[in-house]
Amino acid sequence: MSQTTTGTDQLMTIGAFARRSRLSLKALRLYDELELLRPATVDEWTSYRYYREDQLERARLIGLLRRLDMPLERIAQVLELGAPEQVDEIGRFWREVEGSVAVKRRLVAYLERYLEGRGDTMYEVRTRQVPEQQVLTVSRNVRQPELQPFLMEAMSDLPRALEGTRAKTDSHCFAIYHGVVSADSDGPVEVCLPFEGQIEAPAGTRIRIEPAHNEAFTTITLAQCVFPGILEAYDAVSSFIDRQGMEPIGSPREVYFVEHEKVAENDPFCDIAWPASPARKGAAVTV
Amino acid sequence: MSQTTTGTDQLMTIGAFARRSRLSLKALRLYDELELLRPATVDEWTSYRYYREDQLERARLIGLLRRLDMPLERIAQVLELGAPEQVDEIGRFWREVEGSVAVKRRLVAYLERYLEGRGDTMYEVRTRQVPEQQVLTVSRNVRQPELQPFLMEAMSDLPRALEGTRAKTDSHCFAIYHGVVSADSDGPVEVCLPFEGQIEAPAGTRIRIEPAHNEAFTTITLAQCVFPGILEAYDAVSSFIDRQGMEPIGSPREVYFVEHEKVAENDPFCDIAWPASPARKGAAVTV
DNA sequence: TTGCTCCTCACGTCACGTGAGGTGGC
DNA sequence: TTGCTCCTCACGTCACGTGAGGTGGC
Repeated sequence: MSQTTTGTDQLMTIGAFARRSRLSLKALRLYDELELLRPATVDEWTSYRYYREDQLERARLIGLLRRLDMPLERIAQVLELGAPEQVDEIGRFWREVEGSVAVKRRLVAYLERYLEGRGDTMYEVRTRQVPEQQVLTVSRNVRQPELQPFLMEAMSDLPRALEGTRAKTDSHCFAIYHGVVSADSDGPVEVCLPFEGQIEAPAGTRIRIEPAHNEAFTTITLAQCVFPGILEAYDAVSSFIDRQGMEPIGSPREVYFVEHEKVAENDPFCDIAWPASPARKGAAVTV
Repeated sequence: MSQTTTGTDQLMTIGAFARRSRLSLKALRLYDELELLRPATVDEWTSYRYYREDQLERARLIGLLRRLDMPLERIAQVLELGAPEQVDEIGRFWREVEGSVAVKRRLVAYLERYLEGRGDTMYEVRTRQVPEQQVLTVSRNVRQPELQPFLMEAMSDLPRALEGTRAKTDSHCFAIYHGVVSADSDGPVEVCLPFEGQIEAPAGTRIRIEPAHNEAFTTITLAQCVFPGILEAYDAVSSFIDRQGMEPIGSPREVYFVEHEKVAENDPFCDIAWPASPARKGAAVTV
């Protein structure tokens, strides 16, 4: 009943294992607690952790994935996969990172233009009266990634819903942003199609009256319609409203007056519009 | 004594300012506390915060910089600069980000190769006896960015320090990594030059005896010497030590046997070496 | 009076770093 | 006995999010 050990199943203390895995003691204790990497043995009396050499591979992989800033939860998922799927999953994660870096890269370029050209008026903002309209609408809570698909879907569904009914439209869709749409805020967004005639609202849609209002708007190109440049157009409209002594009312909207497919990068593509009170009269003097 | 206000110096509540600046209430309160963006006025009795319209520009710039994940402290620095210097500073920050993304990109490529080729032996590891050596050394605590300059400096200074003395060397430098060198760990690193003869240690250097030892080592090319590939070489040496039933002793080292400038990407450039006890005899059986 | 907006704590998030205070084995 | 290593809390970091519990103005 003698029992001896070979080189490979020698146990290491946490300190030795930390040096050889390039992980900190604190990290190892955390990974133990999270069941991401449990020690081979834990002494019942002293609570000392002991690791086996063959656990180094897992430990080092965790360390490398953490260098990519992959969250521990996602690392746990990766570790459950076989090698080829691990490569896929790491690739997926990395493409997400590259995507967000690409967005930021555009933002840096935008900031440079913006800071160098401060004071330039790059957008012509005007006002217009919009009469009361009957609209067929679809609302949804969407975040940034799902926004584009939702808009496409809604803008093809709404006109189709009117086909073969007594309703008719000669108008185009617009989208009202009732809440902020971003990576962590989900709107809601309401796509509206103005129409005339009396019908029942098809499933998933609503019919309502969009009241008459005054709005400030600017027309932008397809190229300007992409983040982060589009924020600049919103800011331009918003500043215009202030400078005119008007008050913003309700939520901003985008009016798509041509189809996405039929427009070149630098052609007018949509209006950024914000309802507002009429210009205040008799803005007074500060004494 | 009548006092009225024009459109532009109207005060906004925190809610209105939040919507128009695309910042959250919580963020605005934090920026107030950190003095990054103080409200124009705070009501003495209710503690209500009121903002002016001309504060929107600053608020939006903060928001855009946060989208780049620029830390608030750094944003505060940027805000103190004039527009051209702001562009420079944002550029500097962004180059740092792109740099760290580039490192991670290499790490992803490495992980793919590693996971696909698991089991391949890509490094030939052997052992050698190193006799006792008298060494002239310089130590320093350096982090990743300062490592390369320090190595270059030390490897040109040490041989120069021996010129014109009775000491002579026919050896090359090696670096001992007494601690981890990374973005947040600073070694220390000790660069050593073996020599013969008796001299006084020049200022900033030490003379000591590096004891005789056995070491496991592998030779890598200049291309393999760059992160993250170099970790793989360390791991190979470390695994070899385990599999031989040896015990690692002391700290790993890099032996630079040719000059950096004189070597092509795929030529042998240095050894990764780790002192270790001799192979254990009579590794026994598990019953 | 009812909503809505504002306020100030206080705690949670994420992946650890950094002590404090104490034990265990050579 | 002295060092060294290990242990478990507990608190700090960073930039907020998310209530709880309460007040203020229309």
